[in-house]
Amino acid sequence: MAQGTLTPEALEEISQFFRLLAEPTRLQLLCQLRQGPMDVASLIQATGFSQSHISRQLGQLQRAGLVTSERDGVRLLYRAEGALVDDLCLLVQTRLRQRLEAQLQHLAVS
Amino acid sequence: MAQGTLTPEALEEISQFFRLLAEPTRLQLLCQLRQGPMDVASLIQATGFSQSHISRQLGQLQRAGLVTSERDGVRLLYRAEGALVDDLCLLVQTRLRQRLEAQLQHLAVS
DNA sequence: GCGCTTTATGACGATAGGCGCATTGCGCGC
DNA sequence: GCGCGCAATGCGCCTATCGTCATAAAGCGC
Repeated sequence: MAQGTLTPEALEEISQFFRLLAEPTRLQLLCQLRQGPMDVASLIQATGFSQSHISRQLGQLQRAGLVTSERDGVRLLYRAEGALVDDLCLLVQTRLRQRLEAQLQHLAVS
Repeated sequence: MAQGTLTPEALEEISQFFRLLAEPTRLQLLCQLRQGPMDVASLIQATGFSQSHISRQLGQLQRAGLVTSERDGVRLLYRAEGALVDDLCLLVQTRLRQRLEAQLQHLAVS
């Protein structure tokens, strides 16, 4: 486990990172990009949000190093960087599932 | 890695979970509780926030199953549940460190 | 150069959530 | 029962962030 006490700065940074994943829009972008590089138009299409919104969210993800962009002629190709987000989502997903199963058990017993 | 595409509902739930960790106050509470059960007064002391704020945050964490409470006479003892948060924080922390080291490298080179 | 397409940014309204104050509820000792 | 201390909730303020529209910047073909 992590060391006994995290510094306030570390807490702030870690929570800031989690905040990136706390927005469905950004998480969806990351999930889409996990399946391979994509251009912005496709991402707009896939999410249904406005171009400006997508651009901002991609900007945040890029500043955090979670995605990188690369030019393909006029368009920009975005690509997910690293498997960290995958791992995190998997862990959380597993936990959510376990929790639901536990609730099921309790219902059956009661 | 997780399956190809997550449903919108799953995305919503996962991001909702991350939102719990996206607030320094809650993350701090979890980190404090990781070192052992604690009563509310100590948590208020440790964080410096108002009683009502702490109570609300603990409520959220409890509803999410991340902490449990248990009576000790008049007081309530809260305890962190499971190691998931630890694991998540460790992963993120490692990533943040790697990123900073990479930036250092780039500075040295340029 | 000019226009066209794609992306980024400025400005704005709307909403969510942090945070505290004051109050209510709740469990214990008397 | 009554009072007392701890925890939870109603209310309001305020800041941050979402999400859009409109506009500017940047890259390409002509």
